[in-house]
Amino acid sequence: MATVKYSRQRESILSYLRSTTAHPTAETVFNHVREICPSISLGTVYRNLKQLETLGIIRRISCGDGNEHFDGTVSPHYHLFCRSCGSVSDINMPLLADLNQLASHYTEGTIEGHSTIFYGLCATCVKPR
Amino acid sequence: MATVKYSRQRESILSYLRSTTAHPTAETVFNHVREICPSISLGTVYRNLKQLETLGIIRRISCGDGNEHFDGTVSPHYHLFCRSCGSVSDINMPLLADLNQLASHYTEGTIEGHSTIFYGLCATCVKPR
DNA sequence: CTCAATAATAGGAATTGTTCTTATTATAAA
DNA sequence: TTTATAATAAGAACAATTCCTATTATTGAG
Repeated sequence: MATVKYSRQRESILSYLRSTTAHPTAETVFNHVREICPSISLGTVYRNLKQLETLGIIRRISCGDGNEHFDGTVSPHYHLFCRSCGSVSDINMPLLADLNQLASHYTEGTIEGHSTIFYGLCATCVKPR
Repeated sequence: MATVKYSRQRESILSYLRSTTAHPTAETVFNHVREICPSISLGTVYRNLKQLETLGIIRRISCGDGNEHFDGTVSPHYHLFCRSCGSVSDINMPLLADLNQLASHYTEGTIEGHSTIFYGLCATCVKPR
């Protein structure tokens, strides 16, 4: 049931996401993938982003500014959301000791993962102009 | 400039947020505050939620399901987002040592704060029915 | 190879969450 | 009081996302 069939559009989306560390929005993905697949529609981008996320192939980053960002890297790492320019950048910091396990001691629910986002100014915005 | 004037509507919104640990959405806030202010409009709820957030009186929680949740508690603490029922609950776990400071060693940007959300099943959804 | 089943698409309509606009009302300070 | 202006209700406008439908592409079987 529901076998996944190949599509050039999905491959382009994934390939673009894996080629950048900019954590683009759906709109940005659309604009880039358009250059390879000129006839792609925005609906196709949204559908595939959702599917790839569900399959665990990409990650969604919600930073509270009303824009969803996407990440082609699924291994856990940290992000910095810049309150000035709205960018999302990686922070290459070692992962903390198992937060999930620690948290599980403090709830009767089940912990399956977590996400940490830092807020502040990115390297570009913090520099004097 | 821009002095803040009292309004019964804002007070009701804040009072409701502080009375619950359910981390309601704007829509839910609207439905509850309606019982005290029957003529309140959804726009007023959104405007005040945004203002209270800007003033640092409440917090916004973005968990990636397309629904913004609000928290009348502003002191740092952890949340669990339930993938089954979509609820946001508190996890009363001691705060980790200063993550902000640690992260600042790994970026040229400025860290002002962070947010950690756990994902999994809440206590209610994990129990056998 | 050819064909049948069906997943995926493009394009646009529809939906949803949120913000904006405007005339009116409430607050607060002189 | 009076006056300046912040806040409101109501609904229009907007933007991000999902849904709909007829068509196209992929894939596995024969």
